[in-house]
Amino acid sequence: MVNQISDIKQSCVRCGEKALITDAETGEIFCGDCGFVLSDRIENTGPERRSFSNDGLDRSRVGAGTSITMHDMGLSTVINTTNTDATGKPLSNSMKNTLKRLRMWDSRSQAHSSVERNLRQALSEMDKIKDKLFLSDSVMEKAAYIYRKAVDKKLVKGRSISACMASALYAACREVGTPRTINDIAETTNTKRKDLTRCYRLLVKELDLKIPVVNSVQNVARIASKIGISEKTKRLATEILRKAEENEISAGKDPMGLAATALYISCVEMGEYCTQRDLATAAGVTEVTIRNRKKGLLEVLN
DNA sequence: TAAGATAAGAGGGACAT
DNA sequence: ATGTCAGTCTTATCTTA
Repeated sequence: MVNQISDIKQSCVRCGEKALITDAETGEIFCGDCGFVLSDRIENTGPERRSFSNDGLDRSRVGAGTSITMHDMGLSTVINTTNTDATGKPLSNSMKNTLKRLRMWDSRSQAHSSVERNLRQALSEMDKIKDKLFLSDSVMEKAAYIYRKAVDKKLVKGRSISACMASALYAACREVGTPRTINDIAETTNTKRKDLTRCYRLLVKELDLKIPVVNSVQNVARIASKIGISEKTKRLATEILRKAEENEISAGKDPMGLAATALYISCVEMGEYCTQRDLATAAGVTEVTIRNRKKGLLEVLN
């Protein structure tokens, strides 16, 4: 899941090394040398499925590939709209009428049942979010799978499509280990956090999803890269979190808050200048939360 | 200006009724 | 099904260094 990029044109902004690494699972590019996260965006590294060459190896012959992220799995068929026969001669009037009706039924059968309409809308909405949140294909596939299961179980009926879609997305992120918070998703999908969490809980319960506990260590890298914190300080923060987990004070706490606090403590320890406010905004929590966590963390450390 | 303290309020889980 | 409780996080405001 972690791949070295060999032919990357970029080098690390911080240390200049060319040892960039992609994590396809979390959708991040980071420096293998100093750990600096260059971007949590990942380009589509899969094979280009279109080809403009004229040799016999034209890959476009295979089409776009099937995917559950498309409402018809990418296997749509369309009846040509030109009213000519195979030799190019115009059709008779009665044949034109027959084809017109066929086209109508063809398109109805594909996307006009309520379930398909719902899927079509949700999946196209999901695709827009993908770009905004820089999500990887594996997250999208998983999200689409979860959403389909939700539709099958009739969980979407009576709830807003975007809220269900957003929670499927969030669940997929959690399953895959891509660090995105509920707030990230709520903002980009224009859903209220409240609706999203409610829907998410429902999905987890009804679909029996096994969601791993969030690892605060992952969040350290994310926050640190946002405000530019040194690798040494990051390591110390990770160490602090490990101790916190040993002492079981991390249970039930907001992992983002914990990560931010660990970073804050390390910054103070290492003499690196960083205010609580900076960290709080980067982590999406409040300064008060950082202070509250700090009490607990400091107790463990001494 | 940054950090600490305090209070009020929201939302949800656990548990009892 | 409904209510209560402890615990968490947020927002807002005030004080301290």
